[in-house]
Amino acid sequence: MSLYTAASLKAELNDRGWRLTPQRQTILQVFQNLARGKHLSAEELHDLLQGEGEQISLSTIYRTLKLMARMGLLRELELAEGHKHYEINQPYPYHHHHLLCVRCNKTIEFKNDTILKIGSKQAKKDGFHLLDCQLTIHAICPSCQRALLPV
Amino acid sequence: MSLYTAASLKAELNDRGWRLTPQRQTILQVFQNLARGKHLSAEELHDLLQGEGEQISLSTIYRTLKLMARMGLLRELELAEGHKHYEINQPYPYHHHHLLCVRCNKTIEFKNDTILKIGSKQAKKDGFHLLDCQLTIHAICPSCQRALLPV
DNA sequence: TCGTTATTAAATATTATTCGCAATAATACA
DNA sequence: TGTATTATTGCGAATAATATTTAATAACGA
Repeated sequence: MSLYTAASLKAELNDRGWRLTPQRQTILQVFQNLARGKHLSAEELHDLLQGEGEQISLSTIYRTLKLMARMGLLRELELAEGHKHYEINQPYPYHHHHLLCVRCNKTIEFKNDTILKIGSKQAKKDGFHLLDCQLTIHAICPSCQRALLPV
Repeated sequence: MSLYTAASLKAELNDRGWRLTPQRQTILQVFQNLARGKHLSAEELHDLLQGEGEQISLSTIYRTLKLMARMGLLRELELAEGHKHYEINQPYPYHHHHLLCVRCNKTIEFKNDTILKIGSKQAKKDGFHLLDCQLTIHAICPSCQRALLPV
């Protein structure tokens, strides 16, 4: 279940001249232990860590999230107005996508193996190194449809 | 090519108790006349309009972009850090997706009819009313791969 | 073990986007 | 066709997410 051990994370960082810090290790661990379908914003991660007695500054959290997204360890999701959410980037059998209500932000996760295949093929065709591949469906959920257009 | 006339835009707005204003008409027209593969941020749209002698306030631009995205007329794209881009939301034969380099933001547009089918099916299954369906591939382009990891 | 330098915390800066408000102008309706 | 209603605009100010600067610290390579 846990894809990255401290050692393999360290290896991947050091390869690029970067360092393994306790902060980075802790943050990745939080995401690895997160229940399926859960994702966190920077602020939420910060609060969660504080609740566990871990004191990691918000700047470090922002830097780490960005770094890990660019390494392909985390996925950056756009599930709400105004801020990003992150989740662990799992490969094939766990890989999934999101159906999102643009009014109430209700989010439904779904799987479809074809999409990842299409994405990999397209990236390869253009010589890109794939990091993440996400289908986001913007839509209006049943209850917001009934709620007579308050936007 | 041009999906919405002034009349059909007015009808769609009035249906919901909203109004057709010159500003809204102008903004939709800009997007309808935009070359394929082009998309604009709020700021870019503002500049473009000023260049044409149109004076529409930035607040109105933000409000209009959001409104039209929620109506399904525009697509909200996340193609660069820090701000959103918008493009006209075209149906089937023009519908496309994006392959994005997370380092230099190079963007490649590609088509794949399967994706829209998958998205429509999933939305229908959950009773959602589909607005937009976009596959975004986050990756590293060939030249950034060669550029030895400056992030 | 030591020097180098990436990383951190904290405070501060930045900037995209939103909001409050008074003035204006689209619609609905008489 | 004129009038009342109220959605929309423009402006300026406010907000909030994220980035940056700096000095201190601590990983890493040798």
